[in-house]
Amino acid sequence: MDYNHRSIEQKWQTFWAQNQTFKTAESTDKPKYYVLDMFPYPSGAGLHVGHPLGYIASDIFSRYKRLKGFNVLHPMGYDSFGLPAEQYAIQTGQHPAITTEVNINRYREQLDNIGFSYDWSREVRTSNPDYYRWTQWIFIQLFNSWYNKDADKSESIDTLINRFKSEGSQGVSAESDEDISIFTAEEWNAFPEEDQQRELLKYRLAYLRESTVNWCAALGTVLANDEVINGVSERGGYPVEQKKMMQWSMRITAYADRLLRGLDTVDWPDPLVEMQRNWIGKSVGASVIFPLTPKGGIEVFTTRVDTLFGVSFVVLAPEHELVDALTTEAQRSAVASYLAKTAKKSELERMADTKTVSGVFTGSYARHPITGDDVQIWIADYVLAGYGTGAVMAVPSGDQRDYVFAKHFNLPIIPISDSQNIEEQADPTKDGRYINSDFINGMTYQEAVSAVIAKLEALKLGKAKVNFRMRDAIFGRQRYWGEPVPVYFKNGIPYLIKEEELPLLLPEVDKYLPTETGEPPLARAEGWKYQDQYEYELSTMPGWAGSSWYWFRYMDPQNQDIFVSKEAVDYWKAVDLYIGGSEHATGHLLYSRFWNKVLKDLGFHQEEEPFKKLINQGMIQGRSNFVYRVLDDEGKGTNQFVSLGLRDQYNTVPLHVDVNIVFNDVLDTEKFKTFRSDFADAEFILENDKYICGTEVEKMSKSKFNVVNPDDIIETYGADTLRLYEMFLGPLEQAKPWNTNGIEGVYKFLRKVWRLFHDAEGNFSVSDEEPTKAEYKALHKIIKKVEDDIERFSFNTSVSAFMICVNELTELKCNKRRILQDLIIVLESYAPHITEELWILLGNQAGTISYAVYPKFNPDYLVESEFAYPVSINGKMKLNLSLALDLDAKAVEEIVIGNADVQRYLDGKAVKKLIFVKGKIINIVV
RNA sequence: GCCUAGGUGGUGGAACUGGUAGACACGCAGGACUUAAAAUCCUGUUCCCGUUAAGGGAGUGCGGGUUCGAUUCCCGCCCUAGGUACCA
Repeated sequence: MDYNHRSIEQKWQTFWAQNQTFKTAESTDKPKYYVLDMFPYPSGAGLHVGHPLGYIASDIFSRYKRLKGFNVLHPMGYDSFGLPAEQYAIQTGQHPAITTEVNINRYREQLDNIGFSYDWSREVRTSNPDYYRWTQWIFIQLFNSWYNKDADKSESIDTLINRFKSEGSQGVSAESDEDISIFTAEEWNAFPEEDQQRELLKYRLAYLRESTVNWCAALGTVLANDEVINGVSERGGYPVEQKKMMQWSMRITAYADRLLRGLDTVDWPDPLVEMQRNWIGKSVGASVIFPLTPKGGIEVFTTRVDTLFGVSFVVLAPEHELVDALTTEAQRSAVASYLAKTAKKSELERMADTKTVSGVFTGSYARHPITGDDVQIWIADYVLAGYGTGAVMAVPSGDQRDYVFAKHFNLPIIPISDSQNIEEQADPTKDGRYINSDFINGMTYQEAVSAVIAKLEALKLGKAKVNFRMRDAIFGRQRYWGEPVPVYFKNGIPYLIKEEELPLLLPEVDKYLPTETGEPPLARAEGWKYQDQYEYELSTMPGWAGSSWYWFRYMDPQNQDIFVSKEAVDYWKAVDLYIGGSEHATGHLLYSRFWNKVLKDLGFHQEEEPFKKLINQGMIQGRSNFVYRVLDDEGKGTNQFVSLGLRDQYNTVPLHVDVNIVFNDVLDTEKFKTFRSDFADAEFILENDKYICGTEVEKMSKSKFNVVNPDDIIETYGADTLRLYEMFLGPLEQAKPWNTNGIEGVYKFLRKVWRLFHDAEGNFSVSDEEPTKAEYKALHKIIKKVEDDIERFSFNTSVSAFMICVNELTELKCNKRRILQDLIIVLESYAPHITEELWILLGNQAGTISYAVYPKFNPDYLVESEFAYPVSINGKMKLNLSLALDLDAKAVEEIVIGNADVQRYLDGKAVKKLIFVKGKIINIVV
């Protein structure tokens, strides 16, 4: 019988499902290993061949770990709340839950076709009430917590309340809003309940406050910073404006430092770690106050407090709160027109236009904190309201932007270092000694920083300060298809609904659009009131809420009492290997780390970091094919199409052609005639009797006719071929275009594997004879190679090694059971269906290959046979002198140390090092 | 601009700590089997010179350097991809 992937794969997928072969239990002596995929959003388009890349890699790793004796947790689920289902609902009126269900079933079918070893009994769906009940529960924990800086962790809000009751706000060191009040215990206890609640809100990790948000009118919702790309929405590309709104937020900035420190402890790709570092954006510097007359001052943040004596003016962002108060009558009209001008500029224009220098003098002066000299106060849009204090001290000699500004407006430029060169541009050097700098003249950089900070602190006009670029995360969305926030309002104060009242179910609405008055869709829910009288929160949670803790739920998916039991989380701890795309660097991966830390602080588990090791799989791009339509003299399309190589001789226009009717860039001209009705009478100008198509790498999309559905590949070649081929395509992390040019080779390989177990007539036939040394050598090479490759995630090189191995065994006509059985165990993780089939043909029990023992590598098989290369065993080098005979001893002039045998051969001379390549000595180091 | 990754045949890519560059696969060319096709197998395939050959030369983005030896390490430059951006 020939290799028939269709019957084999169908049979085993059914068997695995019926026998729950990959169901995972906690009760075992085996060490645990947790392999996680980033769960997909089930979109209407289904999976294309790019999606499974990371899933195949994680499945190979999971299966490999099982063979290595680990108890592997490898679950899958769906991130099923999200915008596309809602958009579809708006257009069609169909409930998003229905579309989502349909899409999930489609995804499941496609995933099953690939033969993954998921434990489906642990599936989670974020839009399922049994799941989002716990997302709401976690929100409650966040609302009930505050960050205690003294303990450097989050605590129950009760500890803060007790403290207020007994000692007032004195001595509390918390991550909080800026505008907290100062009060004694007596005052606190005398506060009305509502004032107490308002004050506590400034400390909670989940809090409500007025903030500037990215408002997208077209989508009718606010967006997080990472959902806005270049001033337009990531989804849909609609314009986004800044707007002040009352919003739920998450105090992620409280964890900024811990999020940063944690990055040193995880095994993640460098670019990803770097992205998160930049996103958090820690700057160490100082805050300095420039006093105003008669009272008050302008606070600025600087990373170069040592340049304080080079300050020649202060600049405020146009949105700065003091702008109005500081504008003098003489300057009022100039300032007003400048503000009007900048307000008109969109965020996008303001960022793009970094070359034009613009600004306006307020007419007012601040005092230099140390010298007391007058310092002009300017307004300019190169200062951002959202970063630092929205004001900067300008040091033109040390900062290029300040330099350009000073030159343009003819403001003084004061050199402050003896090694500065400021003829052409600012010079931020820290190397020299200070000049023109009062009491720090002659000091070095380090000395100056501490001296200036000490002086500012003594004057109470500044202090050392750490500033972060990261902002608190906006948590509310004015959408329907998300988790309801478990909050109701009484007298304008938010209160939590009780834990035992969860889940707070998403109410039914007649339409999924915002109301005419601009309220979120949930306002349409009739009679939806807490205890029939209190308004619920009408916004829902953002897309990242459900995905910020899902790895816990897989550990204990059915638990009705808690989001994850202590026993389960003590056993599985954290994710050992996480595979997914780098596009989640500053979103999901950051929020997940944040929630993980909060839940740790509150005592629900022990792990500071949720994902120990992380691998980014590269995106698979589409590879579009083009035909070239010949144009007539008037530039109109004819029915003639010219092959790629000859198109220069004609006037042509390229047209996308469906990649599914192109093979190895050769067009199937018959199928092309049926591709579009107007191509029915197409004529072709061929080269070498073929029509060659042009190619281009683009994003995979329906409109470009370059989408390849994994189901089609599986139908033709089988899931094992798809799995091997996706790995064979190149390094996992690398982005690469999909093409099927090499898939035949992989398919051929599997047929060769099949034939090793079958005789010329196609009958199953293996021998129980003792294998030869050459056969053992071929086997042990692959045992070692695959082990090494999988451990370093180099799956593509394994596939090549498999091909070499099978070619060798075919050459040797090897049909020895002892060799072949071990071979398929090694191959199992890559091609589970064919190996399972061969496993039972060898007389083993069905379903057991996944839990077989990975063969043990024995280096002797590689060494004894022919000394192909020097092999170090227990630190000693084995050499075969007969092979070293043709070395060129003339090159050796002086020999120092070396192997005794080699010494004897080389007339008693000794060498430092012999360089062998494939059995020959190619060089001697003396 | 800054940060990160990368640049190797006609193509995807290999070379894991410096050691015969181009494994493996695709494609292409030629051949075997077959009435024929499919399937399978064999041979060749970095480029240039050389009638086939023997043989020689060049070669891992460009220019230098370290080394007996560099795709690999160092310096400078060019290009590509991803991230980020008046972040004080």
